[in-house]
Amino acid sequence: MTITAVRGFNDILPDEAELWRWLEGTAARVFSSYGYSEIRVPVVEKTGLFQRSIGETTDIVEKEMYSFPDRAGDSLTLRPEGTASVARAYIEHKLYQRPVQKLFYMGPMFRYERPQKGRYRQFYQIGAEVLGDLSPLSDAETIEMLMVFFNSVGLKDYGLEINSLGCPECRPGYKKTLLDFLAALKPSLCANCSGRMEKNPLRSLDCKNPGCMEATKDAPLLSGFLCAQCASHFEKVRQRLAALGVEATVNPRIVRGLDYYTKTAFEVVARGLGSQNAVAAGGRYDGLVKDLGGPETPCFGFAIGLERLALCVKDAKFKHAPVIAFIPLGGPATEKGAGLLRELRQRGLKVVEDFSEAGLKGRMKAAHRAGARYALILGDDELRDGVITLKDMASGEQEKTGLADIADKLLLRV
RNA sequence: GUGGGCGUAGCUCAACGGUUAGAGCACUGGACUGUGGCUCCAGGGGCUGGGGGUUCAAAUCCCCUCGUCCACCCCA
Repeated sequence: MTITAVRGFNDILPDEAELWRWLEGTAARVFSSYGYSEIRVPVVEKTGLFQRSIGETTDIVEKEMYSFPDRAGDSLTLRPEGTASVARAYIEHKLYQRPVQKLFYMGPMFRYERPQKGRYRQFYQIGAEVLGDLSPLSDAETIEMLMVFFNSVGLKDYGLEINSLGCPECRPGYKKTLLDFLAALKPSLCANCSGRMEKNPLRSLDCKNPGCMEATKDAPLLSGFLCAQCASHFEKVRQRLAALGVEATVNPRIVRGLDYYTKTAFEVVARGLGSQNAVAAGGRYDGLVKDLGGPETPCFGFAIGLERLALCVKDAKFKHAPVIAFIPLGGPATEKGAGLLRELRQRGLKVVEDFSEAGLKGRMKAAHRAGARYALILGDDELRDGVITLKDMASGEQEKTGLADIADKLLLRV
């Protein structure tokens, strides 16, 4: 039996990898324009980091982490998300002594879940975090940046939903009220919800079990319990988003699966993804850095699911770089053409030469099969006249150009 | 982790339990040695995901397993 890849771990083949690279490059460019810098953090962390940040009783920590003892006996974990590592690095390198940090990262994350379309055990995220800014304008700007990114990669058919999860001031009171409300209905809740009622009653609000949906229809919502500060923060985020032209729907039932979120929480849901339809999500996490041993630091961030985004934007705005087939005929042309070939490549053009001894017909055929958009023919006639023939493979039109001008000419076209 | 659908050539799919498992596309070569695509001809490719069972006979029926997809769950 031949060896295959591990379940839930996929190869990204060249065609798709090129799209991914473009998505990542576009994200880096857009985020940079908002003042973000890249941070690269390790793929493995001490298990305790995730237990403390994501929350001991979350599904991720309870049953989805790839944890293992290393040779010294320490428990390590393949990161299931990026925020914890960024926060850890922020504290470890005392980045809080610098001005507000706006950081982005991209890379693989690992969760032991049942694979499904848009959900894999190794999956890729592009994330951004603002550390040290408490302003609601920061929330709005970060969300707007995400929308700008989505627009620039041509994402269509998606919706932005936001909510406020409150803070340690107001959430406990709400939690108690909700708990009392749910306790009376416990028999009609699904096993899952009644089981985690004590630990995390909020989760019942976005349970899709029909019984739970019916039971929680008239449940009290957090929005009515927000403290003055949270309410005003949420209001300002919404106003700013509106001013920035970002359409957001308030969904009072959004609940995040990670414990560290406070105040603003949001999700971007795309159509055409089936049930794994969140293409990005994030929110504010004002308590995390302190919980991890750093100074009190208000933060906001989000993560984008790269495979899901790639599924949605397939063939949207991305164009493969055109391939130019360089076809020198005969020894002298091959030798004389080498310098030109290098120059074209140095100027960023994607140029290939096949090294067969075939005649022009065969070489043209090879160029076509290689998907070339242009063919550059350098034969005896061209050599004699000091020109080169440029052929557009799609239209069939061709022209002769001086050797010195060909690079500029091609660059204008691609 | 639970329930269900589907696994046949590189891809998309055919084949009533019954000859040697086929087609289109793709690939390789030729018709065609200064011009590719179209057309025509030829060719390579398959332990029918893997293992076991039922049967005179299994791609087809049954069981197990692996993979994938859908829903639950979870989430990016």
